[in-house]
Amino acid sequence: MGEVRTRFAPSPTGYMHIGNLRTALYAYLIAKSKDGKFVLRIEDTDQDRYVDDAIDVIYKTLKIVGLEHDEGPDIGGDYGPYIQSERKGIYEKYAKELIDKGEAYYCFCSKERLDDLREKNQNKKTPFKYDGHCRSLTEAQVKEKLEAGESYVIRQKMPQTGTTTFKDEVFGKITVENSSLDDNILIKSDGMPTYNFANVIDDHLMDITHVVRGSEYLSSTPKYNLLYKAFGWEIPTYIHLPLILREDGKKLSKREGDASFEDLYYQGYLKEAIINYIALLGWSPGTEQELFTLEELIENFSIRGLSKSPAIFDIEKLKWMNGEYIRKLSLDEFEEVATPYFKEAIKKKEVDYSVLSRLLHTRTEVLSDIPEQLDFVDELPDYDIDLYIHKRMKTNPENALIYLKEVVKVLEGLEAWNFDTIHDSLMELVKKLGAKNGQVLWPVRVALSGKQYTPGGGIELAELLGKEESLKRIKIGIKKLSNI
RNA sequence: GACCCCUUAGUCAAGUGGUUAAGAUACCGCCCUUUCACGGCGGUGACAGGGGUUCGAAUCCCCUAGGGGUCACCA
Repeated sequence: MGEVRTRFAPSPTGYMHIGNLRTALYAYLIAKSKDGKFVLRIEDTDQDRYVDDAIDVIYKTLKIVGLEHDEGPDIGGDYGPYIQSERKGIYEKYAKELIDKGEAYYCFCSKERLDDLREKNQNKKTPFKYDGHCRSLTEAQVKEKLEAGESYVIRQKMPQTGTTTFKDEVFGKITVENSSLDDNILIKSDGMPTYNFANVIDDHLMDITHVVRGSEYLSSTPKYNLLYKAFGWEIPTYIHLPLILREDGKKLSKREGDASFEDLYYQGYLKEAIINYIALLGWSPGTEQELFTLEELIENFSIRGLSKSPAIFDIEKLKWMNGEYIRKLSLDEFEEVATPYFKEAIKKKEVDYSVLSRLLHTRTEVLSDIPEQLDFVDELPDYDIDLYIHKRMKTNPENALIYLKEVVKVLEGLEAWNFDTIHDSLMELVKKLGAKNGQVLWPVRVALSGKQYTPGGGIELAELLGKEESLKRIKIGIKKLSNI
């Protein structure tokens, strides 16, 4: 067998949902795992749905995640053009060839007649199927209508008996009755091909060896197979992917507000985590490894690991995986990706971002939950003194008051203000008072943050807030506790 | 509705006739510990149901149920 060639063929709708991205990923992996080529083709034959900039979204997304194509509209290649609207003439030629072979025919039925037909079918509760009205037009009749300038489409002529069988690498052999197949439109009245036609022509012309797409195309694949056969072309290897469903078991959709790659990315999910997670939705390496770089995915990918049943997109697991990727970052790398969120969270105060990074590194699953964790920094929130009660720490408002007063004395005397000096002085105090660590440090933490949970404890927060602010907050705590 | 496909814990999943039915996540507990998180250890939890075939079935066959996909001059 020659070189493996796969393609990702999105239609430019301005939105790359997770299912699309995963299809691109698998197509890429299948090609790359066999040293093949990955082609990008834009399927823009629906002029009504054309969206400006949509193609850029596709380029951008593929670039961000590192699925670089070997051929495509932006970089060219030997099989161009790679935009279907620029290939219009090609489809026409092949459609005519099919007509000559008796595998397709002109249809002059008006939209009105078709709508009428559809309505009748609906009343009878039978599925719509073209009635073959124009199938038996004689050559002379066709010629006459053509010359009269009547608008037409070209339809595929389906066999009316027998069955069609095709083999899919994931789903196995699938057989359908030919009589259930509709005479699909190949060329629309505006001269553009439908997807049904264009994908077959282009996949063949571009030497695509493995057709990778979502399983929603499984039921129309017999028609494509018939097309290949009509042309006498070699049938590609079909690889239909199980769908990705959302939590309620429905298909992911933009209209329902389901997350796209972009949404996730801008919410603070790392691209590596997104790719890694979706790679595992519908595919298993067969080992216990779960964390994969793109390189490792290429090395480990095999069609055999693809599953047939749809997978539900579980944001919780993505979160966990994102946390794993964040923890794998160095402190510097973490600071770099987290800085925009630090800026968002802290406006008034000057704080050391490297200290923030140290505190938040293991406490961040998704970057966007950073601000909430830091909401006490700019301003001490108002809090209830019940926060000073902690059973396990053996603290209560009474002893907290005593300890905080001691803490103030110690901290006021500190010259250098850093983690070590604060730590050592407070620990010394703990020892002197004969208290437990928590008895002193819990009240400090509460006084500094006014919160039940914080990234880091009393010492870390004191370091973060600085001497002046820390003492100010502890004194506020003392005041609160004195008022009871 | 018709046709096609799918069905192992809440979720992702391993499993290809003989396993105590992996692992991950989520959840719960314990340890570590100045809260939380991280880390470590442990636990609850699954072969949709019913018939076959077989010495033996999560694995093969049939039926039922549930879910999904498709039925456009959209892709």
